[in-house]
Amino acid sequence: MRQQTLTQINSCTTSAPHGDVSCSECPIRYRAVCAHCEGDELQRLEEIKFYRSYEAGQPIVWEGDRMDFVGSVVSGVATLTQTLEDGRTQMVGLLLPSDFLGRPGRDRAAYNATATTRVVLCCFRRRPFDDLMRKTPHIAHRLLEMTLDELDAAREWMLLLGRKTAREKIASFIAIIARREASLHKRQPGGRMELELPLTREAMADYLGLTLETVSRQVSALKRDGVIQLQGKRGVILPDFARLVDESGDDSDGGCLS
Amino acid sequence: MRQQTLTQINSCTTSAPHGDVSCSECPIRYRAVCAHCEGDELQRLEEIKFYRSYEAGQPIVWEGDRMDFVGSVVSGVATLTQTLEDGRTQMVGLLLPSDFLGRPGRDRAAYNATATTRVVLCCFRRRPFDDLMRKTPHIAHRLLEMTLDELDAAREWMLLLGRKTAREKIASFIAIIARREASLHKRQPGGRMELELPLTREAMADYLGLTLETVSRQVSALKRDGVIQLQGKRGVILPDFARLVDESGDDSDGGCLS
DNA sequence: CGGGATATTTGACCCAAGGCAAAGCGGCAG
DNA sequence: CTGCCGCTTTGCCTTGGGTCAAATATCCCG
Repeated sequence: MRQQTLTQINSCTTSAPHGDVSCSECPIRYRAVCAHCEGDELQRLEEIKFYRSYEAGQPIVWEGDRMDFVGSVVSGVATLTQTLEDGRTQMVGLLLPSDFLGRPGRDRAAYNATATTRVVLCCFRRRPFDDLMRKTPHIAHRLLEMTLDELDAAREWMLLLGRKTAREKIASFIAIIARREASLHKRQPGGRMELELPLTREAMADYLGLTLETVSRQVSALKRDGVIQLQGKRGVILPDFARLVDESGDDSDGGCLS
Repeated sequence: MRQQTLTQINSCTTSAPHGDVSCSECPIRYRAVCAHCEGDELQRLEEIKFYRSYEAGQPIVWEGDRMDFVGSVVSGVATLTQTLEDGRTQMVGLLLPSDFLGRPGRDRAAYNATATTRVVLCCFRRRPFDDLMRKTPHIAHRLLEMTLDELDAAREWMLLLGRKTAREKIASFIAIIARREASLHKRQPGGRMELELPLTREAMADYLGLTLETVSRQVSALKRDGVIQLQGKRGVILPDFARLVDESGDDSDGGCLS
């Protein structure tokens, strides 16, 4: 590897332009912000892209930090959190592969972003990306779609935070993860399923507006009642997905990811 | 008024194209989805716009209804709410003048929208608007900006719902209303202020994820402690805005509206 | 395989917010 | 002026979830 292709910055690994993976091979090619781009447009993006990776548990940016790039999660899971000055923490975003990090036109991070598993980001320097976006309606259009979807998800999340019981919150969270698992394998959720929780109990608590003790108690309660089975700390088996959805408080299916 | 210029539909009043107000006179001209449009673009929007108005308390659309238009709030206040099938209700959007209602490309309402005061909407039929948006980057761009702002607001709201105490929620809500009042008059919030709450206690409860009794109790507590004074049911006097912000749990200023 | 750090579970107790019920308080129609 | 209706306040009691503390699991690494 040449001298400049790899640099340690802020305990993350950065690869140079034209590094690693061609866009045409990219696992998030048709779901990320680049989804609608073809030919020339894609070429332009490819020219300015670079990869960064972060180890599990590492911060990506802190609220208020200057942020000179935006990017897409290629693999892994990252979280966005906000805190009150006395330390109370609320997760406000869960970034999965293809999700977008950073806001075009804003040069400071509004939230803490943390890698909860090993994360690979496909990054673009902010200025070139902003310019490109202004000239490329396909990018702006895809970003609008994605932002509207995120807003819908945020509103579903607000209903959970404001009105669901602890048990319903846990059931809803597991159902969300199960739906994603299914959509990743291009299947409908249902029947028996197995999955891995991508978050610690504490992170789940921050997601759900609970304490980690309450999360643990309600997970145990769902296990005791036969709604879920556990395999180690993170593994969950659902004997019957529909049973879990019944516990989530949502009507029918709780809004599919379309 | 000619025969077709006024129709009663679903207990709302609809005016024909070219009705009422010219865009150049419009109070939300530079804040709404049309903000970046000039000349030709504005002309196109003007050609397809029409106004609808709703009385206080009236529904605008119900979740799941077909929605053949999108539009901007010209005056008044509307809310978006979601409900669990047992009736628990959470507000997920508070639409103020210049805010946008409806999602381009989606023909069914995802939420209940209700007018909480008399509301005037500047509407566009969905299809022509979608077409126009595809051809007019200025509209798509403005809508992206607005959606990103809404997402930020939703995330602030999630922090409130998940982690703030009832007292902090009430203080935060009043602070939000106070900041808006100030920004409407192009002033900085601070010192002594007077304002009107645009919501009933029940709607405040739905906004904050509380019961109406708890809202009432905490409003009374803030009054007892001298943080606020009341004038009738809706009127509030803040002897010192900073004192209210102290009670809201936010650090410094809780994110200004930029 | 053993040791130690970290994550998780569980128990005992408490309190903030919810539920229920009964008064107040306006505002408006007659 | 009066009576009614809808909104709001307040009291009393209950309870879901938080807090504090201790006991397990689990995992990683040598």
